[in-house]
Amino acid sequence: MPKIVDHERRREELTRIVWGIISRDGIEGATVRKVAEAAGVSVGGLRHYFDNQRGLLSFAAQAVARSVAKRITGHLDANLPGMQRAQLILEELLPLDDNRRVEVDVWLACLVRSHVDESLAELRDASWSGERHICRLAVASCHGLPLPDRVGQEFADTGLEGQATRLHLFVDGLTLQTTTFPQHFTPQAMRRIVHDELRLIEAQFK
Amino acid sequence: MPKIVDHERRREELTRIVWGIISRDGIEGATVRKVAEAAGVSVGGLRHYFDNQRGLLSFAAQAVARSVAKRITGHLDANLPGMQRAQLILEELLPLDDNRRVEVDVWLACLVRSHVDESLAELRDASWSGERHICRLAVASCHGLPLPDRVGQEFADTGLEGQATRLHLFVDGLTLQTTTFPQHFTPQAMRRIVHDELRLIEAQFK
DNA sequence: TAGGAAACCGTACAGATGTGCTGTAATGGG
DNA sequence: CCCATTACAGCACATCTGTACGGTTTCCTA
Repeated sequence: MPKIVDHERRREELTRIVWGIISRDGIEGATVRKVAEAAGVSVGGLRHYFDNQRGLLSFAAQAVARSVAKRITGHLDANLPGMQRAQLILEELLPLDDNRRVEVDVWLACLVRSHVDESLAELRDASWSGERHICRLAVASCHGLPLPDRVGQEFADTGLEGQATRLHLFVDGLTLQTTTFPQHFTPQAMRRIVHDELRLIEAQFK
Repeated sequence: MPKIVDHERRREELTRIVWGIISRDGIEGATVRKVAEAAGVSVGGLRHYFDNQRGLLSFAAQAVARSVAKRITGHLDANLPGMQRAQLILEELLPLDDNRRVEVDVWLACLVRSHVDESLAELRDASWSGERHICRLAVASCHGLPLPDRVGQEFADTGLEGQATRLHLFVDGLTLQTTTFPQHFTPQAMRRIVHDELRLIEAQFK
């Protein structure tokens, strides 16, 4: 048997490196050579973990989705007051610290690239459904309603569903602006904006 | 004297071609060779109008801002009811037809590239101020208030300024989602979403 | 009509990029 | 101890990229 390497674990490590490069140099800077150099391996060495560059980017994007989903399920398992849970859930989508900022950078870069790279299309659609689900969770939490338990499950009430749709649009705009203009938004300001929006949703309970 | 060519006009023509390529192939597809081929000129020919590729992209992005601004001042000059004017102003930022869709594609591509390309930073900030101004115009129109006449001029009333900030975030999210997931949004749906949002702003008049 | 300036062409060059292929070191079970 | 299997290195190759530069055509003006 050969040298023992945890394949999946190594892929995750390499993915972190890819994230850093995309965040700093954009997705066009994430060349196989730069990734290999940053990881301290050769270009050939990368091929043992990723078939090609598109596979590398695709995996990096999937890893963002997994990372966000993991944190959010953590908040769902915790027993929190509805408004606080909604707040924490939405905050996981925003660049509130360095970790989340990097993830948002990767998310946005891959989202835009998916406009012209079909290998990211499936992931893009999954990301949209996942975000919409998160927004429904937040809306339900706001109102103290039972949480939808599967992705894609709409509210029976069209008013609630409309609130989720609106929140989804708002959060995407907030994410885009806060990554693009970080100097305009302190973490406190981001949290305040989310909080105000949740209060608005709560007040519009029908 | 040489062959007569309207320099500025030719730059605008070439810019349209750049827009089309960015919209179809992404900003990474907008190479000098592709642009030259699409324009029916040689790579050397391009250099008479653009010093380098960054100048080309920068001009293309500026042209989007000019195009949007031109249409919006058109709506301001027309004498329209407040709500209708607000609606039309905001609609100019959305991919409601092929022309606007291309412009939005270019806007988003350049916005994301500005994260790593400092030659687009100034334009990015100007775009942000311009959008914020447009949102203030829309909010003022909603309430039948006098329009702010210069970019950067905040409302004295913090409630109104907050509405403009919120609208700005919302519109950015709507723009991002509608370009990324065009199949989810018919033009009517986009207009409806804007309309509902304006009604909400109108109702929150303080 | 001659000339000069602008518009444009085509090529060259250096560098970067994705990917394929071959070689090599290491490791742990038989 | 042996050696198959895995991890990785490193180079080759074709392609694409931005840019520089010299040459050529075109057409208005003096």
